Amino acid sequence: MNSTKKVSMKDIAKELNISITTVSFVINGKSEQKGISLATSNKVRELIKKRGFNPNSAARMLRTGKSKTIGLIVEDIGNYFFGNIAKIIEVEANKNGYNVFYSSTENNDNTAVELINKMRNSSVDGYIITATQGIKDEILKLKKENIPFVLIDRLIPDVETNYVILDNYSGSYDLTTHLLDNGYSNIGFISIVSEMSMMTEREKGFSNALIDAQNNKLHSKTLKVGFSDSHQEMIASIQSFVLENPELDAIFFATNYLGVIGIEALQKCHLNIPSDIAIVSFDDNDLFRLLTPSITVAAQPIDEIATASINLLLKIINKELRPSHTTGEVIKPVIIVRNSSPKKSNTKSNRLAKSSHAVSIVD
Amino acid sequence: MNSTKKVSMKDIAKELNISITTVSFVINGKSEQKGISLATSNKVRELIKKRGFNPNSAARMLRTGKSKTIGLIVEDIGNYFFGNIAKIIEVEANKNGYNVFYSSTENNDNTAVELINKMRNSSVDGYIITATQGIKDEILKLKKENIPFVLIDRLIPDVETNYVILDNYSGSYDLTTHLLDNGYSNIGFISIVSEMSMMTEREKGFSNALIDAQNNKLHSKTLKVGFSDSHQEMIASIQSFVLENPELDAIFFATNYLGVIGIEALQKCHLNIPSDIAIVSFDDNDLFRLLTPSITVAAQPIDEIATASINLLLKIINKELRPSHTTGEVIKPVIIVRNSSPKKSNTKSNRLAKSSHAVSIVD
DNA sequence: CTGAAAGCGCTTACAG
DNA sequence: CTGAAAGCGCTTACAG
Repeated sequence: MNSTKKVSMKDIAKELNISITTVSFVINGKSEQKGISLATSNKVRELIKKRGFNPNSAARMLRTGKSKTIGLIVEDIGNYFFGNIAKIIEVEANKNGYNVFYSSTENNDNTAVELINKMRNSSVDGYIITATQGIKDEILKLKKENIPFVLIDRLIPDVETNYVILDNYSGSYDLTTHLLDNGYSNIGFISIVSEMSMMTEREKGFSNALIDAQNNKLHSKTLKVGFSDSHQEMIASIQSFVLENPELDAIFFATNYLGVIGIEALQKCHLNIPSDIAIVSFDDNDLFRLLTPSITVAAQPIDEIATASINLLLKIINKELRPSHTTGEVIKPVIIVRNSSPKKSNTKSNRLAKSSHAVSIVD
Repeated sequence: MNSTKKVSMKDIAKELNISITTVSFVINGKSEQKGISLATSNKVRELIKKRGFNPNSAARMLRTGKSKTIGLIVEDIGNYFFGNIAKIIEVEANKNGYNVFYSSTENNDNTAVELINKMRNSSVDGYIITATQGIKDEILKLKKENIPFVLIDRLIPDVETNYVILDNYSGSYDLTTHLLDNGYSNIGFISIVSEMSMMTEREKGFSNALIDAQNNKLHSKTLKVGFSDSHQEMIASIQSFVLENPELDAIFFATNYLGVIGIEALQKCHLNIPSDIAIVSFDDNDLFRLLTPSITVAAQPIDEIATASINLLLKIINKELRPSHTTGEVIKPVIIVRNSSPKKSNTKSNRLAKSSHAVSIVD
């Protein structure tokens, strides 16, 4: 029933009365190097276009052992950050002749391990991986077998690999300092329970900024919700945390989605941002600039992270790096000050006033 | 340097002193059917496990022409809607033993055609495609060659295919009716220049709702921005449109991203939503519920769309559907009424009042 | 019950 | 400047 039979190199060669070898050389850009005449090259190129010929990648893969495919393993492709990372990686990969297989781990160890193995025997040439907490062994295996990969967004403790990550510490430090500079002194830090480097670094950045301020009027309080808690559970935890700590005048949300959930929680508490409580969030979101008020964030330069990771991987695949060496890139986040964290007025906190049934002071 | 040489079927056969054929039969679960003795089968299975043998998928693909891979072509994987569509499709595909290649067209015809061809010669077994306007020929080609594919989100005019789309007409009709029911009578319709069915259907739904209302006090005005206009250009167009038509008391944004951009434009005009102007948007966004005010939308049931499309494709690939027949599924959108389009008060429009320098009436 | 052999569509060392 | 031929690792029709 298929009227259009797939055209192969053989067909091209036969129609032009030349050998398959010549066709192959032209296709692979070796016509110069192999001394194919320009006339022949052009004839081949024309016919290829005319017939819509495309080399069969299975055959090529079988022959060369290379698939020209890279595997991208992210936490959640539906998420703003990872979705855009994926898009840029794909464009960059395509430019270099690579396709991209992607998959989401949903931060589940088993899924992550399965994905790595499944991709392995579709022979990907390399991986870009957002690690989950428990895949250390799998990563070690890749390393031992010299399979090219780069870790993004987060590291595995005590494992030396190629990686591209954000400078979580300094982003968090700077965001906290911004809050302190604007006069906030009772800051709630809301994060998730996690041993991953990204989260521990953010926490460290936060506390060190407080310590370095050397001001004993400064106080903070921390809440950590479970990663697998439901949306609703997280909202509830945040609500009670905020309500039970009326002295808080600002909150630092340690991730983008905690920020989103947190805003929802504050709305439910009928707390006004920023007059009742200021907020900042780590990691920007498409709409944070449009919220009322717009949200101050430490933004990840998605472009930079994506480009750096695919380029690094490509270098490893092409053996432009000494395999014994490991290279890491640390990208600086950008603090975007918006309206959720203005300079604090010197009057008494509205929230404490409200909670003691006093009339709130407007200045 | 790779101590671990890849083991092949040949190695297994040689070590066991049997033929490759037998090994292949065992691997593919045909030992019964082909009458391989249980003893032999077991020996083979054991050795496979012991040697960690994995069939080379390139060879298998070359031989069988099947890749157990499906190609997913979306408009923009970084977008909330498509990112989540992709995620669900992937999970569903994996359940059925398929991998997913994905790519973004950025709504560019050339990119779309290239992607289809590139995937074609990585021998995907089928496609799920978000069409761009000018790929009719390519789609016709797929159809003629009996290559399994399903169109999602939008159709190609005059081409009969398998598809899963949203009921854009009724979503738009209902959303408009909601506006009319709440007393709005001068509605701006902001869309993009496009011949795609999804957009024309939305426009038709909008106008028909107005017509069906049979109220000659109803007016509307339409703005269409160019798809490839920059973010900034779109904002500017929307701003002048709104400013030049002060009689508008509500705006219908025909897509999610127009809604986002539109909100930004209205903020820049210092117009208050909904007191100055009400808005509704087609297609929900992660944060629309958190904006002030939250935005009324016609939401696409992402889960349903994704599941329906992958299941349909799988059926086609497995030839469970008569190839001569074409099946389409139309998913109903859900109107989510939020705060951007409340019942309109009967007083004169605030905007007209403002623009004539009168004192605005508060009730 | 099992095997020898063809062939999928490429790439590349070798020969001229 | 160009070609004939081997071989990548499988699957499967055919033969016994």
